[in-house]
Amino acid sequence: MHSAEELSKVLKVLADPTRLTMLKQMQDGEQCACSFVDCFDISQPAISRHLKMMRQAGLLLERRDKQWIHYRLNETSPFYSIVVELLNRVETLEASCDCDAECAI
Amino acid sequence: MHSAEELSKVLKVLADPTRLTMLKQMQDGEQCACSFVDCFDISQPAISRHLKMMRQAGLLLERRDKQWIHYRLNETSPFYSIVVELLNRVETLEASCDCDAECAI
DNA sequence: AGGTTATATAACGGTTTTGTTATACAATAG
DNA sequence: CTATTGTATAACAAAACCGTTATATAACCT
Repeated sequence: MHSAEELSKVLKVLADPTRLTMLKQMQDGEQCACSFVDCFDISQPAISRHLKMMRQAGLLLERRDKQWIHYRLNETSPFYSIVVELLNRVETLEASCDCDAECAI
Repeated sequence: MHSAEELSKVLKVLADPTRLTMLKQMQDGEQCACSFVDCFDISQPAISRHLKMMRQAGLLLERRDKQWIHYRLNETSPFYSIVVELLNRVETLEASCDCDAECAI
């Protein structure tokens, strides 16, 4: 149970097609930040800020591996179940762009 | 099943504490527009625009009764189940401000 | 150390959001 | 018809959003 204030803050984070798509990809498992840079037609700093926003909302966890940072859904977030419910209603992506193997921007 | 674009548009509409609270009130049944004006500390035009936004997103239906317009959740919206799932996670309001009896702004 | 790769931050600009006040429109009431 | 009540729209301002480019930081590799 959340206040309208709390929930609306999280919904604002979710209410963006790029972030929704990023989250959807993370439903399949951890994603390297660089894979998002590959997937979307926006700059690396834009990707970085989307990730920061989701991290600050508590929706993401990160794991550093050498120079790469891998992001995954935070299953312990009080909003995790909402995120999953919403993502389950989002169509899967046409192009799967997984560059975790090489991670070369 | 929706595209990330579609869903994010609806989430933008839901991602506001005033609108979430208005929707929550409509879960208890039809609400006169004037009751919202009473309930919230924002101007009547602001309320009107919130209602318009939700109407345009297909989330609301309206019924005119004399000079009063009553709004209710559109149960046939493709997003209705999402709305309900989200509203069920929103705390019920402390003050119930139902002014349907008199409707005097 | 010096170069390369991955990520984050800063500074800026255009667009969107959300409120305001003033005004218009619609329906009722006298 | 005129006044009142309920609702919507117009015009504006402050703040937030989301992109950009330039730059900084962090880690790796020779």
